[in-house]
Amino acid sequence: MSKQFKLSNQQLQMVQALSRLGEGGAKDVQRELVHLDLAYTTIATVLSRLEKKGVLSSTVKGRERIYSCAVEEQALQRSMVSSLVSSLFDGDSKALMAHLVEEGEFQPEELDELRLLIKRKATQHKDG
Amino acid sequence: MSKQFKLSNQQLQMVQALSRLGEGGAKDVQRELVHLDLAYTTIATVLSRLEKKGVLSSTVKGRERIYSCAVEEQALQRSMVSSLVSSLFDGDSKALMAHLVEEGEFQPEELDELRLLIKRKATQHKDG
DNA sequence: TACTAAATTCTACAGCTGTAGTAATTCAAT
DNA sequence: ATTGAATTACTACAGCTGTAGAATTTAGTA
Repeated sequence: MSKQFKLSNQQLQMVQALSRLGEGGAKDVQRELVHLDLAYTTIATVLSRLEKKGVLSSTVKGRERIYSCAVEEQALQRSMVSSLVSSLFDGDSKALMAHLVEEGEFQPEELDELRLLIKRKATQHKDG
Repeated sequence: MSKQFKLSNQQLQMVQALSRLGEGGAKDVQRELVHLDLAYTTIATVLSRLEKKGVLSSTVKGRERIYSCAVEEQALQRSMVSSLVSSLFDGDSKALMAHLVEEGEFQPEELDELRLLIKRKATQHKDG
């Protein structure tokens, strides 16, 4: 299986910020995450740690180090969701789905949307 | 909102072990989690930390400290799932559902089950 | 070329986690 | 009452995280 990522909330925010930006330096990330009110150096530290982890990659451009995601957000989501499923629901994705249906506080229309989504997926299965 | 729990995998395993057991001492938990091959004292340490966090509670019975869950597994799941949803899917549970449908590798029959589940939930909505 | 402003890297520290050894307590049996 | 076995509590330590100040590098400019 591919690498398992376990990122804290904070770290995830940065990765996602970069994902939105495409790429950027610590300054850019800081601007993107003003609401977190973190010191520039805090951002820089976290970014460099994330690079060490292999989640980000970087190149130096002029005096600035430009980071970008080394893994797709999809992969990150897969990895983190699957890790939650395995630890919290004993590996049973269906149990998580059930949990969400029960606890997700969905509106009836949303439930309909979901049903449609699944139906479409099922059809896709049949087709190939 | 109620307390947010963030438990590591290991910690979660212990809580779940206790949840299965109903209650028990470190020895019992160790027996329940033999596959982890942890020292007795490791278990004891983690249990006491979990108690400090409020996830477990304990009473002394004879020479043994008996732990039990202070929060229901449901609540734990709610808390951890919602934390994942908020950090990884920007608070959108539906996005997680969609992700699962796409990536959950469900069999067609399972998809049908899920559809039924949702349908039932929707009905429930209308009724009450 | 020397200075300055920007950005990075280094260093730091406290709190949490994983892990467990050692010391202290205590129940039970002699 | 003393000892032994079981169990807990104390202590420890390394690695990760959140956070950021201090030192250093560097590009641009006067």
